Amino acid sequence: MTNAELAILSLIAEKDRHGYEIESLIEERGMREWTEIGFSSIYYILKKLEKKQWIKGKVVRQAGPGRSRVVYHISAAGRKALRASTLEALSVPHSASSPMQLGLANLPAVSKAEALAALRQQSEGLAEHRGRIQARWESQKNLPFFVDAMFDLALTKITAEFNWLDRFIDQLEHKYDEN
Amino acid sequence: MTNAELAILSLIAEKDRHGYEIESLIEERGMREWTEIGFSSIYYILKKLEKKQWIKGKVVRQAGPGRSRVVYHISAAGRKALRASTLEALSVPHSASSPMQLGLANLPAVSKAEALAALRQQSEGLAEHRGRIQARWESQKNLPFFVDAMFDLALTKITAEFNWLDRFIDQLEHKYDEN
DNA sequence: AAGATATATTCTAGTACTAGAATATAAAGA
DNA sequence: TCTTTATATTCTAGTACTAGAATATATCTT
Repeated sequence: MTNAELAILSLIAEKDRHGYEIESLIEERGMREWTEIGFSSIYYILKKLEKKQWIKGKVVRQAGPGRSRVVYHISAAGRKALRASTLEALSVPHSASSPMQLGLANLPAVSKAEALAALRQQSEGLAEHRGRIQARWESQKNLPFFVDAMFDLALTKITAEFNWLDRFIDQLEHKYDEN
Repeated sequence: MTNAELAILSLIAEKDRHGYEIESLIEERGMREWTEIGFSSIYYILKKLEKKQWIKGKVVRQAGPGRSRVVYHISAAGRKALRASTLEALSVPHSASSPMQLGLANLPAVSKAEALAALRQQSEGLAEHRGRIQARWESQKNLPFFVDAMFDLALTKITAEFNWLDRFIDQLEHKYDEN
């Protein structure tokens, strides 16, 4: 199962949901901070999950304007897949390197001044991202411990990267032997 | 430009190269530690780069057995794209979350014992990965400072994750209120 | 009754790979 | 000469999205 599939399946495991609801939920919970599921992908993924028989859709009419919804319910097989996929996600390391590392590998392609400007932008962006995560964490109270853990891990990682970067920028500034 | 394209373009920027050579180089330099370019993708990406006119292929015969090679040379436009893409990689933050974070979000789907076993596996895998990177770093001498930086950043990030994880495993062990 | 609005889903035409098998070609060995 | 080996590239048939436009349908407004 891919990350996107797992993310959506887990939302349906909480309770029955339809596509549009999932989109709003992803937005509302700020899940785009961790995943990158586009709006247009949600229905595509729902169809994939249904084809695998992990969820089952049912057309439902409700009060108010608008067309009918397709509400999805997780199956027993779906729960089993969710368990298996969660264990895999927890156990298999997958530290992908960031594009920044690739940029570092190509540092000679740009001038020192350009590199410094770019890295300072990176640093600011990182700080902003950290701020957004922090704010979202603080705006919610009494979260289950594993949700706290997620936030804490995210902040730990981003802080490590931020601190490293600021040290590197400093070093680079004091180098006089580059182009 | 995608990461895979940038990685391959940068190898051709160093010097003219052909597909098979790029594959061996990626293997030899342990680049699979940072990127995930499959063998079958290299020729595909070379074709894409050539279509964009960033590189130009030339059929070359050489002494010894085997068929002719297509040796690629970077163009002026290619160098320009490499510069631009490097600056982007350096300046745009892109801290994607690991699958482990998604697993954490779904912790209730598995039992405490299962979660602990999975997380211990993650921890071991992380340690191994760190060991591989460390070994590769130490096996090379007098690297340019920016390559040292890459290694250092990689180790910093993986160490932060590893330390966080060990703390979390400890905490989880002492919880008695879960299933 | 006709059009506007809100809600929700589908369609079209892509991009970016990717596994694995097949193929091509030159030289060396039997 | 015929097969094997080494070297290098191409082909087939996928998977996994994704942007953005189009469409569908129920209710509300005028």
